Amino acid sequence: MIASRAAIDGLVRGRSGPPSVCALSDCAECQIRSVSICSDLENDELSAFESLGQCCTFPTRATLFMEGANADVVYNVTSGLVRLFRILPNGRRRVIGFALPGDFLGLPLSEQYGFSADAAELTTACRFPRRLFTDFLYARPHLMRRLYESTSRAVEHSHDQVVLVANSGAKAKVAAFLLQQRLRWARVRGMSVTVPLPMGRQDIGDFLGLSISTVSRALTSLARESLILIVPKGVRLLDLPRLQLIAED
Amino acid sequence: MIASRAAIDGLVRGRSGPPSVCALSDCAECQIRSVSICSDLENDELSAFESLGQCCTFPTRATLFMEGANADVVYNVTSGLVRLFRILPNGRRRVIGFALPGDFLGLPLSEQYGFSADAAELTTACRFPRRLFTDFLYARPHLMRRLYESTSRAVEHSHDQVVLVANSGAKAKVAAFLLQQRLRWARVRGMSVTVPLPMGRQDIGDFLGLSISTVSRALTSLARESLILIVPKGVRLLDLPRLQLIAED
DNA sequence: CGCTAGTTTGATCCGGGTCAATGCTGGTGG
DNA sequence: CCACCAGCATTGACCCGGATCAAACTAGCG
Repeated sequence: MIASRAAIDGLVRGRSGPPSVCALSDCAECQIRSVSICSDLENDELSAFESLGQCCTFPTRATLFMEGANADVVYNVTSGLVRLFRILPNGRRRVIGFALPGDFLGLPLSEQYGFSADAAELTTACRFPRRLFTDFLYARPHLMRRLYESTSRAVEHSHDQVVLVANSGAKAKVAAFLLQQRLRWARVRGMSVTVPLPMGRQDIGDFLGLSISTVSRALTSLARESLILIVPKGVRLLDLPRLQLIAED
Repeated sequence: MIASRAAIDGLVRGRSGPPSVCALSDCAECQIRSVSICSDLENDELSAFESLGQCCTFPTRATLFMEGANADVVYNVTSGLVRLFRILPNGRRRVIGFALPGDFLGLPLSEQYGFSADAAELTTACRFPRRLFTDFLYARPHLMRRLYESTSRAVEHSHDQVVLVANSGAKAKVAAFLLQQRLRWARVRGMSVTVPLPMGRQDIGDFLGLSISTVSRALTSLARESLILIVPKGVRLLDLPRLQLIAED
């Protein structure tokens, strides 16, 4: 296999030391629990579950797992942002999606990871040995069902992204992306017109199938028309209806 | 909502009369059972399961279900080909994927369908009332697990398609599409260099995010280089390694 | 203050969309 | 049995959007 520029970059820069790990505690206090799979745990189950996992902190660019590697752990993101991506044979990177706090990471039944994941900013996540996690799950059908729901949502997200990526214009893609992100963050931070964009422009480009310059141009274009306001690490949506129209082009 | 040309076409032409329905029988003889979710049914379960469903035959362009409609049935495709698509607000059609024999259709936990589905050619499928189906499932964890696997596969297919659609060149997309289809049909008909393409060029275009003319050009281009041979309703792959190279561009 | 990583902007070029004409095939009826 | 037609596929001519390359700009940060 050819070690491409992008892949090497990823590896080298990803080597930000191991994540710091500590025992999982205070699930009961967890801010994100209400939107995550753990919300379906009974109180007595919660402590058993707690003992299975660890809390990990990942600095920016630290790798959670790599595509093709043995899938021995699964994650539940609690804060920050995780990039999901694949490195194509030609060395290009394709961002499959972004995992937000509350999102579950890793398909418990696959033996290998189907994509890579790394932290786009300082990120914390609960880590579980996959085997323990699935055993715990199988014994509790209501959890199985919850996980299934989460996977179903993943399918729908993928469909959304397919529609996004194949969308006609660059401005349409970017507008649709902003609106989509707004809805996704609403689950975590509540509905707001200020959309966090912790990832870089390059990530957005790789996600939308656009070059970095085109993403930038589209954003400034939207800003010039007063549809959005570009703020550090985010965007404020000033005119939702017109953005919607542009996104639906 | 604006009734676009494409949407009207779809609706009008979809009105090919109701599908013919008959009782489900002879699941034990079913050719496709080995690659479908039913393969995990015990013999005594099989007959109970059989009584839940009906066998439906859909002529070309007949609708299985429409996006947004109440999801009261799920399907298991047994022969033919089903197009999965969404109609965008601007009236364009986006093909999300194709369901082959053995594929399961409809997320049992969603109350509404997230996309539309119609027959790309004469198609048969087992139809189950969603409620009965899920009840049956919940009582049998091993089936739940099987369904989960099938959904996981759907996620991976979606990822593949995202990569496909965002791929650089038109020839690369088409080549990758052909190779992908080959692998998917292998589950049904066994490995072969002859890939069935029962869908029309327009469908392929809407799937890959290409115009119909570009699809045609890419195919003839590949054919001129003797990488493929275009046959009625399909393609014969003559040079897999070089196709792979082109696909990985 | 200068260094670096990230972002914005500009100039140029080419792939693929669009529109329109032509070709092919299978079905129907005289 | 052939003429005709409708639906789909192919091919051609033209043009525009976005990729690419390169340069200028900005923001952290030692």
